[in-house]
Amino acid sequence: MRPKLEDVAKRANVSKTTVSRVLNNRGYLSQKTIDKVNQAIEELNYQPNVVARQLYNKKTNIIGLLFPTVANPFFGELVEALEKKLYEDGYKVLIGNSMNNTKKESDYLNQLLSEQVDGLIVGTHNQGIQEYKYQNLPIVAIDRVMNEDIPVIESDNYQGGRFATKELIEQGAKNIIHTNGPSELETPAKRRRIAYEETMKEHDLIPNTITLDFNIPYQEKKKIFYDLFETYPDVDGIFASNDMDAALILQVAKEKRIRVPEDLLLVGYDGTLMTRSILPDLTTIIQPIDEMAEMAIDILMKRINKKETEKEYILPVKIWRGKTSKKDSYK
Amino acid sequence: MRPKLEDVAKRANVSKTTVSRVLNNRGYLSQKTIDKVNQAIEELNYQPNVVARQLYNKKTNIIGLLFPTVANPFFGELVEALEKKLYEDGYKVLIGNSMNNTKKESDYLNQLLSEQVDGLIVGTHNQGIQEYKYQNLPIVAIDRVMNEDIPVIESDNYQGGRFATKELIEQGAKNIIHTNGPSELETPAKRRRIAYEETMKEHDLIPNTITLDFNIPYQEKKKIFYDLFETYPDVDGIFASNDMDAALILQVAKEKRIRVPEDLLLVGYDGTLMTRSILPDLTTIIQPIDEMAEMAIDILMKRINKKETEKEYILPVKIWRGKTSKKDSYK
DNA sequence: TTGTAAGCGTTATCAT
DNA sequence: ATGATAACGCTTACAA
Repeated sequence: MRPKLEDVAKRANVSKTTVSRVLNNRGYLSQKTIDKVNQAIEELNYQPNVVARQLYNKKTNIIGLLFPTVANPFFGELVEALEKKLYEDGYKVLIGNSMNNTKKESDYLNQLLSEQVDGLIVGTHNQGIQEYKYQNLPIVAIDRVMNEDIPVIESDNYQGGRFATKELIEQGAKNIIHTNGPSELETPAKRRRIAYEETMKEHDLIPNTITLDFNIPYQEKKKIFYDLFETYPDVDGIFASNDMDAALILQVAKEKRIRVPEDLLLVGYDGTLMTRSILPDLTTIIQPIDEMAEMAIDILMKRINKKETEKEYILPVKIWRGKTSKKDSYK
Repeated sequence: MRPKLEDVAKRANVSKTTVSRVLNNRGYLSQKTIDKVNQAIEELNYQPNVVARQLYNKKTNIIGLLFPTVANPFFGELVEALEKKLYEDGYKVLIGNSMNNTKKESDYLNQLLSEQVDGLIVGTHNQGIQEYKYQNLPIVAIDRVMNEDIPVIESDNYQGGRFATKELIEQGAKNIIHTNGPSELETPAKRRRIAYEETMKEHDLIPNTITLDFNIPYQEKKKIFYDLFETYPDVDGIFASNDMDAALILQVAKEKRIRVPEDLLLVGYDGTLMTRSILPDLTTIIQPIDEMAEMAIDILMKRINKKETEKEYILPVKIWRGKTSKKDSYK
């Protein structure tokens, strides 16, 4: 049996109150008592029961993170950054991955996470759960519009879309295709599409956005890109919605003997450390993951402390110029 | 204020006990009471307080996961798999990333995770924490020898090392270098090195293992690989300790105009879905991430239920043959 | 400076 | 079939 406060108290010949005081450095205590108690704690190898404290304090010091999957490097790096900063603030992290699974998402939101965490950071994609019964739980969203009351942290998707499209146009592409997520979804990432389409029109080019569902299996997606080159043989530029897709396109192009960047210019999106180090040649838009994490926590803390917050926080993106967007890179 | 059991009881004109019974489907209840209580629950939008339950039951239904970083795809995919299966078993997941930070690791182990979780799955690399005060907490380790009492789940590192080395030798490499982690560390991954060295000797080749610390920053590591090619200009094969390193070597080779696979054969390690889809040409050893996750949870549950377990569970690996190990792939 | 007792929100035992 | 009460392990008013 694990020792409890009472065991320590008995051993040190004091009351539970006194032990609690020593533990929490509260009130007046004689040095003698402090030593006595500490010794008993030592001897019994006592550790306070966190759950009992949580119950009394009505605070768990846990933040819930709800994201599609940490297996994707963007979310992996984001979660990593969030966990790191939260740890520094004295919080632990309870994590749920809800990819492919609407039931799981609502499960986490409504049942599991609520009332077990002091706050929630959400970045899931699924539809159909607009009306969370989130009660009084402080929530912030990352790159996801959930609700009027929930602040959104996002990178500048519009700017990112412009950067990407302009890069392709400036390097000489004309028949540029853009892949994007399902258009019904209420997500800031849709602004990339708007930026793309506006930029195309400004240059008298015809936008062509292709909608791809998340969660399409690898092989199926590969087939889609194969077909894409059949359907649009003239395509000479692609602005992919993320780096994984871009990598796949790169692969398909290779297999089809389409040369990049000579015949096809390519720009990805996300720019994680991971893809930048594995695929440094891929031009991509870098989302400021660390800053987004920091901001999300900042705003969440404000919410927890009942302070005022804005509805939306937009952080600047950067472009990473690799070789997939430079026609003259091998000249 | 959030409603509690008592509020529901009052509203339904019953006792707390009865409400609790309805909630947990226990004992005899008249349908009338059940309906009455459920209605009150509905009306108040009541949700049980998880922490109070945890205190009473002495069970949190949370499993702690302690890994270096989910930003690395291997751990990202592993954590993803663990979370998925644990969720199916009714557990949530508390996660700690301890990369670069021994203090954080021991913090998580000793303070945060103990008594707040029902069990722990550990896969951290740091040294110096052999003597965890893990009390009675059920623990299993993944790819890490922690202690006599703690079962280890691992993939067949020896076999993996043999696969990789043999592949390089069979394809004609003679001066093969192997990179590995710090040799002081007590980790099953060291068996890759042993397998490599034994296999080399069996073929009358001279093994050359280069030790690399984890946590070396990207640029520095790149420099190390640059220097490696200067120091060993004759190298014609590399067995890298992981795919990230392999990708970096690929990059350095490209910059130095060393052709892969013509001048240099390369085999990585880990074979995550991520790297296999981004870099399908890289030959690598696939660790069975899903099976490892499943086994780890299996064994952990046995520990939680005080059942007997073995000390070590070794799962088979596979080789993924890309183009970086095939001299004739472009013939 | 230290101790007593009530309370955090549940569940289970033992009555009735 | 339902209810009163103690218990889970801790913290803090309030008392001494």
